[in-house]
Amino acid sequence: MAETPLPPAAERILDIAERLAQTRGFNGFSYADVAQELSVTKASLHYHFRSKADLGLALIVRYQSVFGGALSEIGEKSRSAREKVRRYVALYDSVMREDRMCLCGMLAAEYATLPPPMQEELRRFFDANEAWLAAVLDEGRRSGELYFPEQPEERARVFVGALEGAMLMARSYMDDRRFRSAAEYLMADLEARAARPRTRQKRKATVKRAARR
Amino acid sequence: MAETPLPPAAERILDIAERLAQTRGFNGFSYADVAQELSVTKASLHYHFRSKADLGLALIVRYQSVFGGALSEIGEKSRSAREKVRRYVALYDSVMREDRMCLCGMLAAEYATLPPPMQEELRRFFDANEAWLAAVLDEGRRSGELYFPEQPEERARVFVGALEGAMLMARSYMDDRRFRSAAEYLMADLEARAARPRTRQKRKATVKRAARR
DNA sequence: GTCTATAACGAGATAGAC
DNA sequence: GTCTATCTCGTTATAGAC
Repeated sequence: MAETPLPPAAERILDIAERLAQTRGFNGFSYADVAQELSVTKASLHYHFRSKADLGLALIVRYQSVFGGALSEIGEKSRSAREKVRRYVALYDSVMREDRMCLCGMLAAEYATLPPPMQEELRRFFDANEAWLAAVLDEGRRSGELYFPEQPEERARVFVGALEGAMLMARSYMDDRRFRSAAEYLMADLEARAARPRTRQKRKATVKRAARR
Repeated sequence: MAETPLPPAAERILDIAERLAQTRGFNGFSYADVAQELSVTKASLHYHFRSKADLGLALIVRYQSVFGGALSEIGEKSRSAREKVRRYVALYDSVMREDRMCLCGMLAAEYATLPPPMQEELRRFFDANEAWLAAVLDEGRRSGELYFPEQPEERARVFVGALEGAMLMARSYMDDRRFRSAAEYLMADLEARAARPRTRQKRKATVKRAARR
């Protein structure tokens, strides 16, 4: 999970670039923006990241690493599937509270304009993220804590998409209550013991091509 | 609902700009891109839209007008609230099938980088959109066709956010089945007659400041 | 209305000194 | 590693002829 550690200077660059990418999008900031905040020159940045495509790729890789670490921690510290889901949502909520969009949600919007290596890494992030959540949902359903009629993978995708969409909309109103009320709805629905009409079950399909590298 | 009609040349510019904005984002295309597709020069475009900010504003205004027209038509042709919701979702689905993102969902991602007039118009779009859906949801609940514990406005926001998020994610996989499975889940949940634990009710709050201009 | 030409600027990127 | 200086290109935008 841990990558080869980056030089501190590179980390500081990524910190700033990450925030800018999360608030303005990858196409919404420039080397000049990062350089100014760091009080260095653009040329210095190119020493650490030869191209903006390299910088962008490093952003996703690090984000995935940190996010994955947080998921592992949730797995260790939680004593129930419900708790895992709640902590998972809290992860997104903490991003919202910093007035940021999920990095990968933002990049998903810009997908068509991203360099192909970033596109691939982005899908890997979503695949890993949804796989983790699907496993939690499956576990929760087996233990009787969670209820849903779909395949865990399908429900996980819907869940992640809804969270990302709620973040997206909340940011236009600078109102993160919009995010939280959506999050509460999603969790309540998952925790509700209730008969529901069968959602049309896709027998297999799905998991199109879980990026396994 | 209908705006003063634009010259045909302006409409053609908007057609192309709209598709580019929906697929690449507002910051992801240039006058040069539009000019090339239309086989005219960039200078010609500036005759019709003095600045890119003007073009962007016109995009939202027209989108809202067309979308609003479609909602009116749904209102007239549908014989039940369920049918209205289904047609409403079909509206989004038709966008997906063209491999586009909802224009306003895309712009929401870029919100922080948009000229203020576009930001305002964007919120007006979402407000109108959610108000229409909330009214349909309310009607459906009164008639016993739909079931949900939240305020209609709140559920409408969650619903729209989830649709936008599903579109966002589906586009990274170029797989619009992802969108449809999310849409089916959302509708099924709305149509499910089921006891559910009370979601914490925001007494009033909400409707922060319905952009009324 | 559309063109040519160009201005004015900012973007990503490189060379080479320190 | 960071700097100065420079390059090249793409961007929005304008002036003025046709």
